[in-house]
Amino acid sequence: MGTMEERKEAKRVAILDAAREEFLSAGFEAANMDRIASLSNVTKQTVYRYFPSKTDLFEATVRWIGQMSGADFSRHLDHPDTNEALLRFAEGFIRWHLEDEPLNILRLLVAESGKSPEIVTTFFAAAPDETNAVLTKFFSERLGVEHPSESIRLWISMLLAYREDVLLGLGRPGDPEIAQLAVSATRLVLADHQRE
Amino acid sequence: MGTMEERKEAKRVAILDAAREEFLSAGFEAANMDRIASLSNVTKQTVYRYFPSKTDLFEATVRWIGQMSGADFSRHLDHPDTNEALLRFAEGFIRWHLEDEPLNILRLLVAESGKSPEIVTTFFAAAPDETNAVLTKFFSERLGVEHPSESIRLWISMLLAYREDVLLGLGRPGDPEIAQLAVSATRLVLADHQRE
DNA sequence: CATAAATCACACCGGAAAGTATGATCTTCT
DNA sequence: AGAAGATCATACTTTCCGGTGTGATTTATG
Repeated sequence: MGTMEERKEAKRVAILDAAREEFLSAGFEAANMDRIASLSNVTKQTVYRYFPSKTDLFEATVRWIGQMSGADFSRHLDHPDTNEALLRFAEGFIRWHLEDEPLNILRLLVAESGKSPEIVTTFFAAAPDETNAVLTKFFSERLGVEHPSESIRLWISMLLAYREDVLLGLGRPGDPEIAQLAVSATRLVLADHQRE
Repeated sequence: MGTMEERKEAKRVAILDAAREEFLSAGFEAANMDRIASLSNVTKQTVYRYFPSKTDLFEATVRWIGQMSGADFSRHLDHPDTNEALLRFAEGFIRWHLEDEPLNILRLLVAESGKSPEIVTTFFAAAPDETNAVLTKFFSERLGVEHPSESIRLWISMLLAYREDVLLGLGRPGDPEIAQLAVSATRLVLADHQRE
């Protein structure tokens, strides 16, 4: 059955998982402690033994989500052909950012950042962002860009062109649109760099 | 003092304005009907005489916000010099989208689109978007782009590069960053068009 | 087995806020 | 002036939900 400490940790994780589910789908206000309890197969009492208040649970959950939400499309950059590497990264990046999980996280952060700005920093402090470092390295070493941060920023912005539409439920791009966007955005950035 | 119909309309507007204030700053869930009533100098009873429920009031308010939220930086496109026209439009566009009002509207729409997707369409149905038409015209007539929608999409995406940071409270760009962004984004799009 | 801690099941408290009821007061139209 | 309707002031009802209390039951450990 496992030792006591293991069981306690498992219960803690169960609660955090249920809370993640609830908070992501309902937002902080509308999230329901009774539902979180029943989702995690635990009594409300027990929830409150682990987390003293809804706010505390929320804060811990955001940190938890931050730790879980790793995605590495960085591996695509290992491709020997530079252009192909960028293209594959671009497509992976676009697709991942249009999935439900990251969209719901963004929705939650946007909704709550107004009243409690610190949760955003809480989240990003827990979320390991090596993507930026990898990108910077690629742009400066394999492309020879001196100050790559601007190019990267513009590129990334273009790659997220469809995200707001999806976030607002106005429609999803299909595979062709995604591929096309990856190509166009990458072309613009590369052309700009090779210009002078 | 005005006729009856005028007074009723004025009261309706007062309520909608108060509701706009409240919903934009608190979100739907946390918005308080008593506060809306007192903000509009009207009794809760009267609020309910005009709008049968909180949900109804919310829906009407979103439509109302949609009608009010016009911004025309399109005039910048009248400048005789093509490049200058694009640059001025770009800066105006960036600045406007970083103001509180549009950011709060976006926050509200993002937060509620999850549970009630129809409010997004409600909003955009009421919001007159001539900007896109003007841009399309400019890109095809003065720049000679055949299928301008893709160029426009990429350009706009780049111009909104800082918006998410501001929306999440992670920091605002200063004047130099904004000017720089306008220049870079415009340069990339123009270069891509003149390429072939 | 015995003890102590954790958990359960379930009822309960208190506050906040949506929505309603009532009777008084004001405004408009005839 | 007087009737009709709108608005006010205020109190009330109801429901939901965060958080707590109690006593029974399980589980780890000496």
